[in-house]
Formats: sequence, structure tokens, C-alpha cells
Amino acid sequence: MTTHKLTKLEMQLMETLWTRGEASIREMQEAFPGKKKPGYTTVQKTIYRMEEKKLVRRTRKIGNFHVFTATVSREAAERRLIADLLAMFGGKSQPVLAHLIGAGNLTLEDVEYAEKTLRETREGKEV
Amino acid sequence: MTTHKLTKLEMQLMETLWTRGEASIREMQEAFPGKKKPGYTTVQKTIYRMEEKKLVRRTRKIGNFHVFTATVSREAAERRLIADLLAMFGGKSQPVLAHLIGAGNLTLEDVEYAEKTLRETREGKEV
DNA sequence: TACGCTCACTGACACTTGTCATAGATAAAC
DNA sequence: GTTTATCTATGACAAGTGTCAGTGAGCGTA
Repeated sequence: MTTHKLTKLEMQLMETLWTRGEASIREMQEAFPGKKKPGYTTVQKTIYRMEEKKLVRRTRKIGNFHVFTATVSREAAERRLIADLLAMFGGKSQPVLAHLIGAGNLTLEDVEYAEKTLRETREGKEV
Repeated sequence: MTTHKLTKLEMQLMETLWTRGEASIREMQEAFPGKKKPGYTTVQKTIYRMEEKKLVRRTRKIGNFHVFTATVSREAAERRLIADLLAMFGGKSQPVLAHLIGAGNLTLEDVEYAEKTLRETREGKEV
């Protein structure tokens, strides 16, 4: 159940795989967000290592190159990141929430929605 | 303004410094949470490195040993962790919030409080 | 004062990660 | 079929981190 903890670079590569379903090394490198794309071989090496860690898998070969797919879900990877962050906060979510609000990019609507969800879950449990 | 990103071990050592104000190597090692305390020299080495990174400072010497203090605030360190996590989520807080709720250790009260805070902030801005 | 315990400091090691460089294979174009 | 461009695959390196081991210094007590 417990997946590896992904680094930022790994997450960015996975992003392409998660949204497209599959991609080649070159595609992942060119789809890289932001200005600073890593070199081709950097992406390649990283993907190879992710392959050893069973995070991705090469599914087929088109002409000269391989096509990769993610073998862990975005949900699982993200969950792992959150779990690790929470561990840093002694397991308490509240301070994390406070920081998210402090960061400023959490709207009132987001929180209202979260509250509604929580309330429904609680009611569901109480029944 | 941008502090170093602290590791889990570093955060746990800082925890002692933040709550007590100051501590010796031995104190930090013994105050370590959980079952698996790192060895004395491990803590020592880590603190020395944190000293080089200007995260802690030795303030005084009692008898044989040194007493350390944090030179970065808990707020700043935590903010940095959140910022880095958010970067992994493409800068979007909402999915993080969703995971926090999914993790289950975020109470309805926490969210209600957060909502109130947000609402007040918004009203403050609109006035 | 001499012994023993604790601490300081340094060096070393294994792993992980991001980064290149290079050599060999292969497909595509002429 | 030979050339050219693109991949593959492997090796190397510098940082950063967690972990120990060993050596030397200082304090306290008998």
C-alpha cells in the first residue's frame, strides 16, 4: 500500500503520465512545466530509476523509443506526500490548514465545500 | 526570507528547541519522539550541520557541553514545508485540503474555525 | 591526583537525487 | 546502402542526509 515518496522532479514527470496516460521520455521532457526543463538524459535517468522503484512501466515500443505508463495512481502518490508532511507536523492537520489559509490561495468556497463534505461524512457515521 | 527546507529529523530536533527555548545535544536526543531514537552522534552530527546552515546557534556552554537555540522560527520552517508541498501540487491548495480531510484527522471544528477566519479576512479586505 | 564518564570533534560510509557525458543501437532520409 | 539524427543504456559526479566509529579533552568523585 505504501508507495515511495516522490520527489518534485518525479511528480512533474508523473504529471504527464497521469494526464496523458502514457508518454515517451522525450514527451515528458518537453511537457515539463516552467522555464527550466531538465536535460533529456536527466529525465531518462530519472525515469529509469522510477522504473526500478516500480513507479512506472514501459508498455510498448514505437519505432525507436519506449512508451511509459504510471503504475501508481495520483491519489496514492499524493496521499503519501500528505502523510509525510503530516508526520512533520506531529500528525496534526490543523496547523497545516492554518498555513494553507495563510498562503492565501485557498478560497472560502474551497473551505465551505470541505466543511460540507466533512459534515456529511460525520452524519453518515452517526446514522 | 527563504529558509532551508528541513528534513523530518531536523524538524524533530527543532521541535525541542522551539518548545524549550534551548537544549543540549543530549536533551534533544532524549526528548526524541517515538521509539526509535537516533544515536547521540547522529543527533550531534545533524545539529552541527544545522549550525552550518544557520538553523541553530550555540548560545552558551554549561560545564562540559554546549546549549543550542533555534535561529529560525517554527512559522518560517513550517511555511517553507507547505510552500514546497504546494509546489508539488502545482500550486493548488484545494487538492491538499481534500487529502487532509481524507486523512481523517481534521475535525469539523477545525474547518469551521478556518472558515470563520477566512470570512473575516475577506470582510476586512472588502471594507 | 587519578579514574571514569560524558562530551566535542572529525572522518568515513552507504544511499538518494539531480545532472552530464559517452558509447552503442536503430530508424529514417537520401 | 550509407549517412544522420534520435534513442538506449551505462558510467560518473557532486550534494545532501542518516548513521557510526574513534580519538581526544574536560569535569566530577573517590
